[in-house]
Amino acid sequence: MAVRRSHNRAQQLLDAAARQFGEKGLRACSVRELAGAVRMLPGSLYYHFPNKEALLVAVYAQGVKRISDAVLAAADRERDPWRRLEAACAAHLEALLGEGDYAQVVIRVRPADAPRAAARLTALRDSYDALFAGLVRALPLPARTDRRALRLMLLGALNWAQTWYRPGRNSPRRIARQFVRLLGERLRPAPRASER
Amino acid sequence: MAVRRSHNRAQQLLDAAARQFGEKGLRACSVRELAGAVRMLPGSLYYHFPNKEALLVAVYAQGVKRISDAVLAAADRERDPWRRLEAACAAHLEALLGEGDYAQVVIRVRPADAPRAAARLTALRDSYDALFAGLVRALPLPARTDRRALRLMLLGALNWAQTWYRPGRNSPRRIARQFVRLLGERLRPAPRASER
DNA sequence: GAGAAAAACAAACAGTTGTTTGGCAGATTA
DNA sequence: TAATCTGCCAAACAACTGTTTGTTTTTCTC
Repeated sequence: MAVRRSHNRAQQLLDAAARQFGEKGLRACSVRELAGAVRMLPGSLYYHFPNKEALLVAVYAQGVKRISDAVLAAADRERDPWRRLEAACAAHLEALLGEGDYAQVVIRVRPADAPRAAARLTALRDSYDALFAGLVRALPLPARTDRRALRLMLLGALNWAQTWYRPGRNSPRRIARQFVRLLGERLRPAPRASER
Repeated sequence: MAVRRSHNRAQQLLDAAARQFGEKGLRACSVRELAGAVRMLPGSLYYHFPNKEALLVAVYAQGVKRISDAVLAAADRERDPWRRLEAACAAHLEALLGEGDYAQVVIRVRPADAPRAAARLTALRDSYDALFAGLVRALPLPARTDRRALRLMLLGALNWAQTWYRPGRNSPRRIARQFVRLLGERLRPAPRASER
């Protein structure tokens, strides 16, 4: 539908920006590097985006969308709440620890790094958090359990993996499994025979 | 003992750098801002440190020392392994979520942000990690438990708190307690009467 | 109080930063 | 084919970056 006139390199620019922002952070990426990665001159970037922060916001928004879609799709392949959560975590980690994924930017770049866009970035993050809050809400837990703490703990542990993870050893899938198990060992009710 | 010539502004410089690096990260702090915070001209900084990265390394090293000392001291006030871990986590969080603490820099600044000093920073981080590894090693756990995963999960969850924590609501102490409990619910053996 | 050493200033360096401007080739439309 | 619009180039902008230099001020030692 959309009028795809000639060749528009905005998408390539977004991809390159996602990769670089995700790897090095906002401030470590110069406009020259961002544009140069798609063989464009720095000034040309401003035809597609009004400024550097706007480019970040675009990447960020796509990042939230992509990881949300992946997580939702993964969760919806399961029925048991605990397995839904585990599947979601695995999808989260896979997006986070892969290469050149938009989702990395959402975790890596802090809203405060882009002052003029901070509010929008925070809103985007929150919308993603809400998704996990839903998954946690569905867990059958002892009444006293603080679900907010559980969510913050799990998500924090996952996000921090960006810091120490090196590909090869443990797969994102396995890490997600381990983490959820560590949390759910007691809290999780004994699995029913029908689900084994 | 040490020859305290005049008033030592190197220390003030370190303090200011710790605060700024911790709040904004390495790249967001210019040498002018760092020096200006102690009413010094940018060039004067180079009398005390050969370059910006060396200043970071100095802050980083002090950060690791301070948080290590705090964590060790806290842990040594307890005897039960689980309570030692919880106390350590509380101390870790208090250093991390306070204001103007050197420890924040250690968590906030990634070694890769300072390429020429990356190796030294990583080594410093690792030495701190080893401390927690020791605490986890002392836990009485089911044989199959992956202690490395447990450590990475707990430490990641704690470190990520820097992202979402806002003072006032929950105290660092309470957060640490919640997180350790979430982990230990099943794994922790029933507390003996003598420790109640 | 003289001499030496320590600490800071003042001014510049070359390079990089994000951004703006005017123009130009090629595709699209009439 | 003429007119228009899209996408990008080329070149510059002022502001800022980390760092170096020579000189001056402050402090300590004798």
